[in-house]
Amino acid sequence: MPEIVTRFAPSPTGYLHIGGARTALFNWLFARSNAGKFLLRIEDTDRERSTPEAVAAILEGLAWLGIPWDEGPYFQTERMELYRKEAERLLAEGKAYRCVCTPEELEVRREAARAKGDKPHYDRRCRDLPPGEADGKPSVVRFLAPLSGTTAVRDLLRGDVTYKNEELDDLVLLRTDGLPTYNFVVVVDDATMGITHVLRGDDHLNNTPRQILLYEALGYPVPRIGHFPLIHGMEGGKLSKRQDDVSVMAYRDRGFLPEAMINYLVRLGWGHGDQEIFSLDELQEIFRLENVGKSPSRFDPEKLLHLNAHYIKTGDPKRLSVLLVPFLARRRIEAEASPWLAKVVRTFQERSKTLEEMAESAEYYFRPKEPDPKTSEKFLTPEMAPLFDEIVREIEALPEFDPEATETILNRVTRKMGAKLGKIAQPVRVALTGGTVSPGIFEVMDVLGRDEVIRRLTVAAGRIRERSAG
RNA sequence: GUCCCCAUCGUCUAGUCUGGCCAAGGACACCGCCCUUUCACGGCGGCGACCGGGGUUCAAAUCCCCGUGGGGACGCCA
Repeated sequence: MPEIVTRFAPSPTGYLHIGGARTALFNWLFARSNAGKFLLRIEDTDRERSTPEAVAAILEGLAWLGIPWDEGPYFQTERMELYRKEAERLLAEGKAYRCVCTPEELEVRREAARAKGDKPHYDRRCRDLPPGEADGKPSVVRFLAPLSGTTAVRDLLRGDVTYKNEELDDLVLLRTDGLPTYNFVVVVDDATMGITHVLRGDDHLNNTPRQILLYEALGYPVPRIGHFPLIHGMEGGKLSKRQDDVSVMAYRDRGFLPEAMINYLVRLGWGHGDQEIFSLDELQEIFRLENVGKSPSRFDPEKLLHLNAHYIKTGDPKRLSVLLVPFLARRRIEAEASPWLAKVVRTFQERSKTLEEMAESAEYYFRPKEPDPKTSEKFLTPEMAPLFDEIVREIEALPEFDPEATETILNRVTRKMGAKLGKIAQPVRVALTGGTVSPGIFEVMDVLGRDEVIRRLTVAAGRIRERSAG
């Protein structure tokens, strides 16, 4: 069986977005699950819009997601000679012709056709130009497409889709400046790079019959082709930059884990029974093209968030602590990964949905936080001062400062008051964290350490006295 | 407008190919209860869908047709 080769071929005109990332993922998974190869090609024939920054952003995005490519990246701008030769071959064989219509003229004719309710096609008027007529004039090279008959796309996901050739266009192969266009280079590249399976978004389905015609004209075998349903925004319709958050890297910057993004993406249009959680390793085993659906799906950030919470909850604290550092730095907290920071992480794994959120919640571990007046008034009441004193004394006397020991102390104090633990735990929480929400109070003490707990409790007791005196 | 694709809970989906196991299963979100030192986590329960109409069949979410709805493509962009 010949080896399977797939590819991801983004155009570097912006960041890696959700849709592109999923196309890359599916291509990679399909290759991997079939012991094939996955290659990366940068479609940068549009010199106006392609930027090196965008190339870097795409590579970075794939790297972050953990999708490696086996070959490339290839750049189309480095293969111009090949495209020019192929175009000339078609010209020489009479399968292409020169067209001297200007973009402005075409635009006018398109509008006229649209106004009449026709499909705005090129009218092929330069097909019959006398030989030599185009010499010396600015011209493009157009494909001489058949006017009759049909072309069938044998789509891997959708079955056969048949187009009337008269619906198709004489598409431009080479622009006036000699640079090739997408539909042409994609065919030349996929053919010459030995791509066996072209898997891309549904928005390309209508291009496919033209490309098949090109394969045939060029004498290349037509690869297997399949089109994935598109990913829509929450409002339906194409993902939009304004309405939806579509940049993959923006999610990293907001504290999302790549495994959450992968897991979310793979479930958009693909399913495996009732299973919801998938690792990259597992996906490489079980991914099947047959399980990819046909209908478009909506991008739902809520579910992504849920998945992220899951991976934070189950993630390795040591690794998470490394990832947390930049988020702390952004809040002007200089921390470095350490067993202690891993301990901090552990106290938040079940409560944070993102690393960003975790960094925010963790602030009081690094610098004491003042409770707001209302909270202070409610929980740091005068009768708490002596209680805090007592707790401090007991903590000081502790041979071993650990959660069990501090729990014993608080329970004892509570019992003496004849109250419930909450009665004293909340004020202690406010004294320690400046707020009423935190991980378990004994965990918090454990992270803070004996000295800091004593310090904060003493400060709080002092404040209470100051206030009731003044 | 023309061509093309698609159609199961609000959302992601299982089931559709190979009709009966489906008075349609799971997940997110939402609501309630339980657990509980707060917040979460977790557990239990609830709400909630086969777009409509014809046909085929003993039997249709599943097959066929027609509507309707949604989406995509119609560039010297990719």
